[in-house]
Amino acid sequence: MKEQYPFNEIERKWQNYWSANETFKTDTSKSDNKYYCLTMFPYPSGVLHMGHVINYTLGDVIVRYKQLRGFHVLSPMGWDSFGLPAENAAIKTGAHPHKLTEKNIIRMTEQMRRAGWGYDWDREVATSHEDYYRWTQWFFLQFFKRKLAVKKYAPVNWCESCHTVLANEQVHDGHCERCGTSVEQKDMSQWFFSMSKYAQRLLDGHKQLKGNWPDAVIAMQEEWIGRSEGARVNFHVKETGEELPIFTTRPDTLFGVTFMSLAPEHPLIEKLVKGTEHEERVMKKVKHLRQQGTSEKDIAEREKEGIWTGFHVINPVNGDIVPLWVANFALMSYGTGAVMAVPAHDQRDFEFARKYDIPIKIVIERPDSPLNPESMEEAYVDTGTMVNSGLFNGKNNFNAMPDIIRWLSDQGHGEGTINYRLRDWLISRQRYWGAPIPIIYCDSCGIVPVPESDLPVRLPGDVQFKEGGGNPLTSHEEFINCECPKCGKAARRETDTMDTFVDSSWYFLRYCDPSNQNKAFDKNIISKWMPVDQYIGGIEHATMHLIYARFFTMVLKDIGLVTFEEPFKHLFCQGMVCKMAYYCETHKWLYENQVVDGKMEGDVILNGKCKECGTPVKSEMTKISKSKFNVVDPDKMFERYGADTVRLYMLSDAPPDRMQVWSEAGINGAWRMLNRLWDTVLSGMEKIAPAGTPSPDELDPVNRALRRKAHQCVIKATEAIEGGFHFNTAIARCNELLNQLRSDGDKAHPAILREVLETVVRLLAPIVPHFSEELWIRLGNTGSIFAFGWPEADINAANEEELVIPIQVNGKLRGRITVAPDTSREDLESLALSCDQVQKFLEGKMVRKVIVVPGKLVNIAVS
RNA sequence: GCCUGGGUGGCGGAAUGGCAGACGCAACGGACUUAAAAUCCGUUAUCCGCAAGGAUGUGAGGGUUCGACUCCCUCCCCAGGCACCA
Repeated sequence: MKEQYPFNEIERKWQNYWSANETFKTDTSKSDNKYYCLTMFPYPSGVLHMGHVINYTLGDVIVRYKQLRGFHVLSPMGWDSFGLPAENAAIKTGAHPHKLTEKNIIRMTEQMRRAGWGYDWDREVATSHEDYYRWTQWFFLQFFKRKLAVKKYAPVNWCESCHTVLANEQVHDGHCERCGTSVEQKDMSQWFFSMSKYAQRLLDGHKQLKGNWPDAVIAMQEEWIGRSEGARVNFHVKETGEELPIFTTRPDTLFGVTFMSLAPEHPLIEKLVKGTEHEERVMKKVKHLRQQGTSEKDIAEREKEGIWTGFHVINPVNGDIVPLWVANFALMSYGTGAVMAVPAHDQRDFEFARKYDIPIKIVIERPDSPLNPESMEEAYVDTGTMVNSGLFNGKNNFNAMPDIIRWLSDQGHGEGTINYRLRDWLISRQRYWGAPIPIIYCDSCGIVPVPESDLPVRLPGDVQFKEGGGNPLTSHEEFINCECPKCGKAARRETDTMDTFVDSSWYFLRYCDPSNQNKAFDKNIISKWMPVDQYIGGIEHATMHLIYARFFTMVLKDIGLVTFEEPFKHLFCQGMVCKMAYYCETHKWLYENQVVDGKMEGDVILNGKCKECGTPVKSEMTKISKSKFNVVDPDKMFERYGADTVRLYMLSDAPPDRMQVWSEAGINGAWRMLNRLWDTVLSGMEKIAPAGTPSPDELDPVNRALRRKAHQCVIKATEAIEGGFHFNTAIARCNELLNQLRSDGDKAHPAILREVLETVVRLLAPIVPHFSEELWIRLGNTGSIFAFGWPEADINAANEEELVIPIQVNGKLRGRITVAPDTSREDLESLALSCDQVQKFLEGKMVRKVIVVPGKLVNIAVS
């Protein structure tokens, strides 16, 4: 029996070595050739999942690769340790969130060590620690000072039974994730960061991110920011004279307005109808419209619905008097909450007009066949000639747009404007386990910021968590009661804490200067080490964390705390880890242990059918999740195969930005590769030349070919890594080299044997570091393999001695010729034409053209 | 509906204008073994053929080119994101 390589012993040994030698400790006072590699820090849930494994493996491989390339690498790790799960667990078990969090951090640190990921642990930060959140609070005060942190009324998702607001992610189909209660919209006074002011800058910043960030992330952010150009036009209520501005992207259709729609939440509605004959009728309907669900499903299936307010508006461009409606498709959160309606040229308005029998007026004429308001079945939204539009008649609507906007503003009816969908960032949370917002409310002085010298505002430890889930700070008298910093009178402290995305909007800065007691960070260190050279994380953060962190950094730049405004130079998003899951109609998702990998056979599945009920079992390749019973426990994998095998498998099958498919058979392949290499080195040891022996100049063809392959392998593997972290093809090149060595092994020259094996081991070192360190030593070298740098290819050794040139006739492969690499164009042509295999395809044909691509191929065009 | 990816053997994928299917998995055959596992060697896109060889083949259809998985146009399907955004 072949011996398996002793991964347990080896991995422990080298982890201790790296730790003892401070391999990943970074001196930030030196910044020449710096490389800051950052992976998104985790929430300390207590266990690593496969998503962490792919994320941090990728980061670690890049860190080690860059170290080998001679960079001075910063590789920190920390904890996004405030958040709901710990608080929810506290409510259930009574344990304090702090204790629970610290326990989880210890457990996960141990798991990370076991995976072989190298971090500078001296830089560890945890957002729930006082020495971190005091600076989160300090930043809040800086925002407040510049009116970028403001308190205002806003509708929020409120769960009555939990007595708290919920983040959007916690609302599923309009119901509270935890208790199932229907979530209501409630106006509450909340703290916001004025992010919408930065909408254009966030968009502009994309210019320097293009090509360095995944296109998908930039596209998602652009969509999220949602810039649209148009005009703001002032309508007036005919009966009251009140001004009613609207936003439109189609000022060219202004002359076709036949009604106006208000969002059901629009404050004007109540104001207008109050005390009139319309009040009861309108408000009843409005109440109904306001209660309509906001889930995606509700919106998609909802029919257009509304009611006439009893009032009219005057169209400023032509004096038309049109009815003012309330419509369920108008949104209070976008534009002004009021929409001009042009049924002839907008599909939503068209459907609404048809339903309520509102007139349709054509103002853009279709080029080929004229439109008929009575018979048209959908709105005409394309380009055409303007009609019924006063002085713009006869013009092309799209071309006339700038003129129309100019005219509107000359006439005082409105102006050109840009609207963004991006909203201000609601940072208030009615939760305990977060950074307290450093604000005091005084009856005489109003809203007063906590003086910077009083920071941090500490979370009290002695809190009682309520069954209902409410914020225990609201009943903690000692916390709430304080003195007003301005007048000294009794005052009350803000009990809301900050959204945890605030904590994670600056952690990458703190890593550069983690133990600074006087400042959040030293500007000099930051200006040398930031921006992050490579950021790695999941794409699910595209419109949350990655926008927040960019916004935060822009504000810090405006304040003068940093010198750049884009924090992450390059972004890489790894694919999610998927695994086959099995499903039967009656028994739902089937537990994975009952399934033999890939075969749908086992305790509950037989011949593709459920053993219990005989129903055919369906399978689905899907994201690893507990609910589908297809989870993989990283700890078990480390135990069975060792960290290196898991690391190798994660990178060997697909490029890391694609979905990763987990299969037991696949990891076995990685395991075999390492064992094969281990065996090749150990069994060849008595033959291998001593360390440091150079390869001789005079070699037989087999050894020249081996050496050539080794040097080509270095070139190709390096290209694969540099060109987008394609470790899968780099690994494939190593396999090819290893395969060639194993088939020619007995003929290998002792020095070539060493050169080839060392090449493979060195190329694999970032991916399987423990394994490579060990083999490097066993090969007779001294010191860490990472001290020897990345292998360099010898171009002369890599060059082919002869080339096999394919010969095509009319683009079809018909033969091959073997030639010297420097064979001339003319020689290639005549060799190709006289080649035996090709001759029969040329018989009776006329050669029209011969295309010669030196070093590549010859194509003969005949007819 | 819009935006972003993607569609290549039984499977993961490779090749971004020049030999399609590298590398790996699975499968099959063989060696070793009392046997199994492990390991090692070999075969493996499809079709025709004993073979030599030939034909077909990268979601579908068209185009550009000496030559297209690759570039252009039209369409279909899958994944993710956004979505009554005026």
